[in-house]
Amino acid sequence: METKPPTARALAREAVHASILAAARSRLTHEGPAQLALRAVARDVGMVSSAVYRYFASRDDLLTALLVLDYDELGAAVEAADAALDRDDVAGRWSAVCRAIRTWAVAHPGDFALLYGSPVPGYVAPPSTIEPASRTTHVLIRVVADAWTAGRRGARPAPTSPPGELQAAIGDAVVYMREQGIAPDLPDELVLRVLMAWTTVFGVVSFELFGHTVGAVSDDTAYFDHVVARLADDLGITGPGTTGVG
Amino acid sequence: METKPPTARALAREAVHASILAAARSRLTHEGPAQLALRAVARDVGMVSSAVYRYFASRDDLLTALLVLDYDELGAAVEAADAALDRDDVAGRWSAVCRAIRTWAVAHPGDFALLYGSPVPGYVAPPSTIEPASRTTHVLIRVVADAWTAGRRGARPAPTSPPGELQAAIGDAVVYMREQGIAPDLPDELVLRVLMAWTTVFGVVSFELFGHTVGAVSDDTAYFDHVVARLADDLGITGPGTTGVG
DNA sequence: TGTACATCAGTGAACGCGCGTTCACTGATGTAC
DNA sequence: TGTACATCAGTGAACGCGCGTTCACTGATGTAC
Repeated sequence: METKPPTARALAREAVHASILAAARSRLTHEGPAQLALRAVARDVGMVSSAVYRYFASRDDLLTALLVLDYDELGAAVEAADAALDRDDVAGRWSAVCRAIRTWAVAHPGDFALLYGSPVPGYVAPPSTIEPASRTTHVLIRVVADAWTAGRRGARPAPTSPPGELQAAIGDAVVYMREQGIAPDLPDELVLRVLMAWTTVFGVVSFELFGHTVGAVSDDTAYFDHVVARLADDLGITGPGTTGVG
Repeated sequence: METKPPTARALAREAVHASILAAARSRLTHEGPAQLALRAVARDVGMVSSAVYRYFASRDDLLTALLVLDYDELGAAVEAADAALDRDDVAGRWSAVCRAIRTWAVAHPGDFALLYGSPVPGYVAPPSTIEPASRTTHVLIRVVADAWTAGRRGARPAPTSPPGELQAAIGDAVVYMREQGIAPDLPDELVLRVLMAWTTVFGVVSFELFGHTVGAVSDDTAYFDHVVARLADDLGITGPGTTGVG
């Protein structure tokens, strides 16, 4: 009984904090992050605008909280999609993870635009957003690394560059992965391909949500799935795991 | 001598029109399209805000003019990059065209964000922007189609789907290409791959300009070139043309 | 070439609006004795 | 359990700001005769 129960005040504070964020998020659906007005959010919650300052020091602080919340929500959805499948089923995991990204984005277009659209002019995301932002990427890398470790490289990707040549381009990623202990021995060529695939997945979702696929893509869901399958090919991720007992 | 010389008024009008657009563009570098203020633009040009209404009926009209201007400028840059090379050198054309996209984007980040970033809330681009927007895509398709026509398919892309299966996903693109007479006989698999590559190219540029490659990519130019080379591979575009006389 | 009228680019004041942030205040909740 | 004081969530007025758009006006430019 060392943990004191939270006071009514503390509970209320947490509830209001959450409802401010919720109101801000729902505004994001119809207006961009740069237009997000603290006064309007306060109005939605039913407070006077100055009361919001008891919870967020400034409009920028509110934006940062939204950024962290959204990155974490997306990251959690992606991690859950990955965790639901057998570790050996790398192909299944790959498509589940990619689909989770798109599903979240389609369900939360405003939040997606906040995370992956044009940066908010004059706002600089603080370092505290970096960790939540990397959760999704970690999952993508891990799936590819597992596929590679399991020996399912397939014919591709054949190294197109001589060893070491990619270091100048993607050295930061290699260093980061080694530091974090994520697939430290993944070949450079595959690291490059993961970065490409990561970009393509978010690129396809951006194009869909930002209206660039009108007139070209007739079924966004089907198109996305085809793209994900091609990416799996390019990454050397082959059919469902049949590795037996090992 | 049927063509009358333009009057001083007409000349002045054109000059002012252009300088308003130029001022608006330069503002885009430091603020988003949604923040773009007609009054601020007028101030930059040295006019009173109401004078701008002699040139643009509203703020939205100014945005539309910017959109068309930028799409056309990017399209022209890409077309020029393509036209500078021998038709047979499909690999050279591919990388030149992709580089032209990135070069323009890096030189005009604000304009790139206008075209390919989050949509401006409440603004709907009118149909007059569609044609300029498609110029860049046309060039990409044409290069791939030329590579295919020249018989440089390489081993890839092997059709991953049975014939016709992609129709549901990318039927609109196929119909559009047939209507426009752009490579009407390009296999569906290759059409899908062109759409993917298009998305990846713009995705890589977006990630670079919007700050998502920090900590992963150490040299954006080198990384971009590697990506473009992989895309050429995936599209079956092989080395410089050696087709001889034919 | 000269005059009378029409066109139209640019002015300046005004409209009603919403914004972020501050500040002194009130009243309810929490804490120490 | 009861009282005295401290904390702190929320209020409401105020600040100074910039925005898009309208409107009656002026004076220069263009046109018809």
